[in-house]
Order: sequence, then C-alpha cells, then structure tokens
Amino acid sequence: MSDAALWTALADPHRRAIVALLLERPRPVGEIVEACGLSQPSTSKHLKVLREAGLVRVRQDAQRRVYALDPAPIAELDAWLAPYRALWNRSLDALGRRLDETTSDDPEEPAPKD
Amino acid sequence: MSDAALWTALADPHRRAIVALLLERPRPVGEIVEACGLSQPSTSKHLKVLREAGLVRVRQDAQRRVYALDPAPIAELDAWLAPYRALWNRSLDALGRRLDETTSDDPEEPAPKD
DNA sequence: CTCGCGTATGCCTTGACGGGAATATAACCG
DNA sequence: CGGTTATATTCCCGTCAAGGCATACGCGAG
Repeated sequence: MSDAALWTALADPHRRAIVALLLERPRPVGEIVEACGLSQPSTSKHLKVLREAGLVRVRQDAQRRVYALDPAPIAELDAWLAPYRALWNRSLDALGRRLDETTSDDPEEPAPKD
Repeated sequence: MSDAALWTALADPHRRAIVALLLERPRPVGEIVEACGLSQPSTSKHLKVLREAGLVRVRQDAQRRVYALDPAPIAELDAWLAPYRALWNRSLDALGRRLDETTSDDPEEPAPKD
C-alpha cells in the first residue's frame, strides 16, 4: 500500500503548491520552477516524489517534460477520509444537542493553539 | 496556516494509526500506548502533535487523559480535497468518451505504464 | 558529431523528526 | 503528609528529508 508515500508527498507545502498548480493545468518543469520560486533541481526532486507517489504523470514533449495530475490517488485520499467524514456529520448532529460536558470549546471560534 | 500542522500530523503512520483508533472511540493514553506498541513518551509526543494540529481533544478523567477525535480538521481536509475530487470526476467522465480532446491540439497517446 | 536547452541525478550539509530512558508534574488514595 | 498511578516533558542520539551546487543525461537543431 503506497498510502505512506502519498501522505509523505502531500506533507510538504511546496509539493502541495505544485499539486495546486497542476490542478489548473498541466505544466512543464520550467513553469513550475518559476511559479514556486524553488531551484530547478529542488523542483525536479519534488516532482520525483510526487511521481513515485503516483500523484503526477509525465508526458515528454521534445526536451520538455509536461507534468499533469493523476486523479487516482485523490480517490484514495477520499476513501481514507470517508470514515472520518461520517464522524464529522455525526458531530454536526450532536452540535444541536450540546450535551458535552467535557470542554468549553466554542464552535464559532477557531480553536486556540496552546 | 494551521493547514501545515494538519498535514504534518497526518504524515506520520503512527499518528494515523492513533487517529484510526480514536475513530472507533475515545481512549485514554494507556490504551493507545498498548494498541500502537509504542513507548508511553513517544505516544504522548504524538498526541501532542495531534493536539496542536487540532485533530484531537482531551478530557481529563481523574489521572487519565481521554483523547477523542476533533472532527473539524477533517472538514478542512475535505475542503482541500474538493477541487481535486472535481478533477477526479472529470477524468472519470473523460474515460467514457475517449475522444479527441477539444482543449488540446496535440496527438495525445496515453498508455505508458498505468 | 557538436552544441544548446531542458530536466534529472549525486554529493554534501543542515535542520527537523522520531524513539528511548530518565525525570517532572498532576491527581487520586491512604 | 507520603505513595502510587497516569501522563507530560526533557535530554540525547540516530535517521531522514530538503535545499543548493555542480554535473550528467536526453533531445532537437545545425
């Protein structure tokens, strides 16, 4: 299960930025380099991680390598998320009851990080 | 953005295991220690990361600290995922057509490794 | 074949992360 | 009060990942 690689790949902010860029449209490496402000080798390495996680595909266009999102792992993430989404709905339901006696967490206030 | 903390927290397999445990039901630390096979300090540190990412809540029950999932970050992840889910649906749709694409002028022939 | 462009890879350093052992803190019990 | 249980925190160390630099590779042009 390449699940681990998927999470590792998305754990990095730069990689998430690249993924966001590729969401708009497929792009060659040079474009990604420019958009992210990273060095070309760094970008290439990030792309390798994304590739090995199955998140992106490459199409070779002359000397250029055009990267594009592969939607499959997204579905995997979605599947992982599903059980928690159920919990989320359940808690929304419980929100109207307010029977919790544990914390004084306010739902309309962002949680203060200590 | 606490977004980063969220991804970082979920990047670790042990922490995902803890989260999965808490999905079933809230648990005190000792139970998590036993279930994960980690040392108590390690577990406590992981719980701290999860806490700071907003993924878990603590309820103090005598000397015990009972940890429970906080559904809010799940919604955040879901929101992040949403645009990609759109892409996923789009690709499923395109799969059924298998026509020449109107948006790309190049003769695309995808069948490399997948 | 040689050059130039675009991209990938290797080496190296640095900094963050994870794990274990020991210790500190907090709460309950007598 | 002291002692015990349950959890958190500190210190130390091994590991791993990220970034920069230099360089190698692949491809097309001449």
